[in-house]
Amino acid sequence: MPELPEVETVMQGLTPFLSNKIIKTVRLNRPNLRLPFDTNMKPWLEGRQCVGLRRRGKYIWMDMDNEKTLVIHLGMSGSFSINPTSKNKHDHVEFITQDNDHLVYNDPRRFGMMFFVNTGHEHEHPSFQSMGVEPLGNGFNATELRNKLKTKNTPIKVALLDQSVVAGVGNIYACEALYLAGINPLKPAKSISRDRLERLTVAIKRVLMDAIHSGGSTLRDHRQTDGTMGYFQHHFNVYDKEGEICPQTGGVIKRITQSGRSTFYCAAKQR
DNA sequence: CGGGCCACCTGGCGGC
DNA sequence: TGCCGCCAGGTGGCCC
Repeated sequence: MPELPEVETVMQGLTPFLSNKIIKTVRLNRPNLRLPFDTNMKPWLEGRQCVGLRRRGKYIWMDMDNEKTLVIHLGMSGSFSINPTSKNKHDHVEFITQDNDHLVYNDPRRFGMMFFVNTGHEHEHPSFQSMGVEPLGNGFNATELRNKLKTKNTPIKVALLDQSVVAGVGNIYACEALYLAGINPLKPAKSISRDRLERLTVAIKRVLMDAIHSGGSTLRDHRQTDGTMGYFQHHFNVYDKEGEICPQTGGVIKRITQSGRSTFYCAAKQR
């Protein structure tokens, strides 16, 4: 699930439990997720203080006081629970803090990742060196997007999933933003007018912000119940709505496949 | 380099 | 009830 808004929500949820806290113990319940854990993972974290959390695209950066930054990616099915009351299948990593809080990473499909970069050198890592701008930052606007798309023949929906175009947009929010902007997902990226790219940047910012706000409230609710973060319900206009009626046009929401991924859209609204 | 395809994994769901 | 195929919010390697 986790796209930018979910990752942001998870980071915000972890921050009060990790920021400026010493990590007492790290438990690794298996040798790897998608990648093997660094052989220094425990020594680089245990007994060290976390000095803060950051987010870049769909990645969480956990800065330690030893110039090491633990990079966390949730993959498709990763989530964190805070002080869960029971052990669960696929609990792969556990951080125990000075306050005895247990932060448990669960990931059934194990597409997630945890690896280290040297703090201050994050951008040298292959995962980040070609990553596009943050869509909620100042650098994201129609001019920037146009520069990234002006040579791309690929459909705009596929281009939005390219993390070097813009960081953190995934399958749900690409569909939702194109719906809001009224752009057909099949349209070649470079053929989209300046005005429509302007609308698209506004739509991307809006769907991401709305989801973060919605996730924030859900996170507070969840913390009162099972402490799980990383999955929250949100209202979508088109995603997973194949066959339903578009409230704006009365048209039927279609599902197509692009680059092996489902795209949902209203052909009447999105031209 | 750009773009398409596939693998990586487990689990849920619908059809038979 | 059980089996089977298909699908899932991501990334990256390999191919042309």
